[in-house]
Amino acid sequence: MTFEEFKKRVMVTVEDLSRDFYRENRALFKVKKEDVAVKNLTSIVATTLNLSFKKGFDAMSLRDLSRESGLSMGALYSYFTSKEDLLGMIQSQGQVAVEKILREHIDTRNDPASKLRTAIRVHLYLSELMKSWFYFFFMETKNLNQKYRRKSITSELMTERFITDILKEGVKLKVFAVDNIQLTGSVIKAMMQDWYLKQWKYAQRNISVEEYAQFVIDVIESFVIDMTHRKTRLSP
Amino acid sequence: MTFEEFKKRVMVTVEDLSRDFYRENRALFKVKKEDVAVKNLTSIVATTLNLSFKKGFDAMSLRDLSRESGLSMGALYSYFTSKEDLLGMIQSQGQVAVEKILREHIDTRNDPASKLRTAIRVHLYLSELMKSWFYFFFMETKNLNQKYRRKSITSELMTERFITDILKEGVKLKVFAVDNIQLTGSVIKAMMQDWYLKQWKYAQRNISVEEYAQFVIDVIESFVIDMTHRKTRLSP
DNA sequence: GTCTATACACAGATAGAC
DNA sequence: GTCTATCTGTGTATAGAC
Repeated sequence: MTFEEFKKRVMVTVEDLSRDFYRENRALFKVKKEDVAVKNLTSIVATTLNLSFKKGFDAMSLRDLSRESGLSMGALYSYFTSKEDLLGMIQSQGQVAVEKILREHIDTRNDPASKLRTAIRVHLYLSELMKSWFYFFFMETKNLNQKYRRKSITSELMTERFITDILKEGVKLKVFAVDNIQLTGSVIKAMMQDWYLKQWKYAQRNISVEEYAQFVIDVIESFVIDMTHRKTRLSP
Repeated sequence: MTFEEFKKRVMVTVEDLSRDFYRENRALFKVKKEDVAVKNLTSIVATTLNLSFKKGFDAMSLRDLSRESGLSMGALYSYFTSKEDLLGMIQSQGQVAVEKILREHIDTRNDPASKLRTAIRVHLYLSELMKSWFYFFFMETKNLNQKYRRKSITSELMTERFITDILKEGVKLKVFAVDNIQLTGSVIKAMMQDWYLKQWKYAQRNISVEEYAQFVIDVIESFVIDMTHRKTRLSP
């Protein structure tokens, strides 16, 4: 699957996510007209992601947000109850979407090697589509209150789990030879994360997400594919 | 080389670095008595690294810093001229030290494969010794003024360079088979970075830095070692 | 060299008119 | 639902006594 195909299939603009979030949390919002609420919420979230990327969430004042989102200070507070609440909302909104999309794209039909390739590819494609969200999750949700920090850690481990489950299956079927599944999962995660943490580097070098995905897959396959077994199966 | 050996050899406490920095930048400081200055500077830097790790540099107020470092607000300003200046000083102080130590540990005598192993190991050991500094560089120097941001990017690329130079040599000598040296360098960097960005994870899982280093080396060697060539050399 | 006290700006948050 | 005006706390930074 190419990135363009993936992009057409999933469609995750900030507006899409905001609409979903609004519908599932109507009770939380003072503003009751859906079209108004979604429009403003979209602007708030998009602007926050944007400013947080440029200077960090802490350094973004609500006056900055007011100016750039086009809403007054007073109006902002119709959509959240505190600045920290805004952060929590974005993290929640984003991670729900990410988890949903990842689950939808789990490869269930194929062999472990294909599954692993798909998993790496989908994770990377999604992180490309939702760059600003992923960056936000990583940079801003560390220093939060316990509840939100938990969520963030859970999410990190869940992603790792997607990968290690495939590795386990592959080892069982003897197509992978991996001693330390957990560490293997960790470094795969690390490589995938680099894609959005070092956006500037890859952009500057004109490396596409497809190219990067293929490269990560090559590195990992050279490490996990059970060559011994291959030879064994081919020789007799 | 084990981590313990490395640790004994390099000795980089905050005090060591602060003393070096003070001696090389005497002119910048109002406080002229070395022992007083170094003592206080050490406390300021250590506390800043500490609080930045816990809640972020932005979220750390100078009142926090004053309380925890044991110096009054007024006294703090004998050691820097603004909060941003403090950040810049720590970044500068740290990166000078890192670069110096890395250069001292470049392996010049051996073959590329050994050099690569040494490079990975030394980088990881150093990042373990200077965890809070490395974390600080990554998290806090993104949103700075151009001058400091430049420095930070230069440093990232320099580290990558250490690695890719070795890879290049290995390819030339036909001990490595690597198509894309730059990307290989990137993912090695990514794996090394994960060690200090996800400290909580590795600590929780009781993984030592030696174990982690060996693992990264294994992953990379399985990818870069030229098996074809090995066979060719062994067969005739 | 270090302290306490204070200046001043700006942050987050809210009240109340429209 | 949204705006402007305003409250109150806290932030960085400095002045001046010791």
